[in-house]
Amino acid sequence: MNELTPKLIVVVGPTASGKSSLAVLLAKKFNGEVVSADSRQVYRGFNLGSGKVTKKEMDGITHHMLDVADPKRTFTASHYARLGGKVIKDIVRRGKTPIVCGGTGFYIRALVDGLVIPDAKPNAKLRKELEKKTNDELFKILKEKDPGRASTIDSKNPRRLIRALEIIDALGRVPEIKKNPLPYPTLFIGISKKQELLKNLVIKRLEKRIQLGMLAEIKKLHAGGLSWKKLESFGLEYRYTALLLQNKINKETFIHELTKQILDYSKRQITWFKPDIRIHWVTKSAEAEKLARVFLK
RNA sequence: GCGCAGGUGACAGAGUGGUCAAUUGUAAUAGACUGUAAAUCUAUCGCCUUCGGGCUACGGAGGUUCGAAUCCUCCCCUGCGCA
Repeated sequence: MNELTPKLIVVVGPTASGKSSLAVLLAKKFNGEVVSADSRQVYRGFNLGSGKVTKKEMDGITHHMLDVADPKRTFTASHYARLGGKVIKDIVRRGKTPIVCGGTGFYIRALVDGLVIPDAKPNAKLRKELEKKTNDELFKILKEKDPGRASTIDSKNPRRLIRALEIIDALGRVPEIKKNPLPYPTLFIGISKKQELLKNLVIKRLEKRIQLGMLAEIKKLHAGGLSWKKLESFGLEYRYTALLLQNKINKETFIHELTKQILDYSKRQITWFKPDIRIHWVTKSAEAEKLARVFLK
């Protein structure tokens, strides 16, 4: 459809807002393929728990970046960007429109904006060592080794401090932020939902997934070798289901807490996307379709 | 009706004469984000403010004191025990 000038569409929005079905709709209308941008749906076996689209919902549209990783291994934004970049090139080469769709803002930034993530691999040994230190100690070391990074970092976030020191350990200092964005005109569409409505959607969707066997799915993951601790670290559905299956919480707490946490997560997603002025916020799929039509012309 | 225990900010729950608009947790609201990002972390959270401070507050009313959420008196309410 657009062989001469490849273009890219990005669909974002909070969880349960209907991103997946919008992406499928746009893909059908405009000869596209969907590239998921979700930090949990990349894992094999993470289906109901991650809200992954089903084969049926895909409705014949090719989806990428699902089931590309083993949950037993660490998968990161860096891996995502590398794989996703290749996928998009390939879609474009075949004359189709890539539609990036997902709720993980950091992954989208890494992929679409080409955030250059410092080439320093996670160093488990160093991390373990540094985890013993207090924030103040970590910050002090960072200040000595790289005052530049120290001036911009969140001095109270141990995870960030440790990563910065890890980068310094490998590269000498933390490089300035660089971006190599994908070289295509890009349309950003955001799905906007009123908070009350989103809450209802989240509740209904959770109910449905439990009915469809979400608990059994996660039980199976554990039986397949994923520790409870590891499952808990994936957050939300995985964390709370793991707690439930271990009898650490009861069913009532499970539903109540999980619903609340999912809604909190959706707020964080909105916080992430809100400042991005490139995003066109829509409330109906027809608006999105119209935007896409004009954009692709 | 008598005895005992207690009434604190949205809730739970500290505080027992000054450093208390009041520890802490939860909830709420906003925000950050350089290889864990569904993660991790931050701020605000009585009212007003020219950000110096001002005002109203710990069931109610009085009182003691330079000073009270904290002590005293009476009243109201709640829980437990005995009638």
